[in-house]
Amino acid sequence: MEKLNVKQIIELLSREYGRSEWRPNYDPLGTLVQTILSQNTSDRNSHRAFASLNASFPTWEALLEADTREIAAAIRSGGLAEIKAARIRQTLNEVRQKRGQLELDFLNELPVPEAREWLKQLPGVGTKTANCVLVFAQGRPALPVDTHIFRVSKRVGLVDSKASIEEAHRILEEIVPPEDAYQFHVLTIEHGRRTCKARRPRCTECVLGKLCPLS
DNA sequence: GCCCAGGTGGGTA
DNA sequence: TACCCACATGGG
Repeated sequence: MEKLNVKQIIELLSREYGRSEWRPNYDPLGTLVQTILSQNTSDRNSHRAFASLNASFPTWEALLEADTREIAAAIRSGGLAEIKAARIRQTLNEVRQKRGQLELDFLNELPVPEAREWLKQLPGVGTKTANCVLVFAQGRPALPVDTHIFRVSKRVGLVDSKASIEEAHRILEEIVPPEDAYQFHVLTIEHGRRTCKARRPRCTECVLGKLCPLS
């Protein structure tokens, strides 16, 4: 079967779902907290938890004065509250200890690989979460591979079907042009959500058409 | 009531 | 290194 390349996939998917341009939010620390809340959690629940967290703690300093139980209570609706409360608290604490203040704007001065490794030293921050911060807050060419991207990338043959999630990160960052990282991320997740469901054996009504290996 | 949303880290072989 | 599992809530 003929394989799709990255440009073709982006073209087909953006024709179907439309392009959403990246908008800078210049808030890497807020993005980091939001991304920790989104780990293994639906968007609806994680957004609700983030709003509740902001309502309970107007500043990161205020959050650091609270204990983990109070933070967990604020993010209860997001699921995995005890785990995430500890991760958020420890992460903010480490940022303040390492940087002397609660901000991550300095990451913009580092090359992507170094910025990513710095973030991954924080508790609860893996490759996916680190890349989310870099691409969403700063527009850097980092490619977070979530469960949808992992699945779709294997199905369309961009990465080997036996690849690990870490290998998928490495391979996709190699083959997705830096300027397309954001589009590829957003569109592939949308596609994964709509069509290539985890337990659906065939990809129905797939916009990749005859080139989709599952259609 | 069950399935689905959907990363990280710790443990084991 | 590779795999397995705990973690918890809310919507359909």
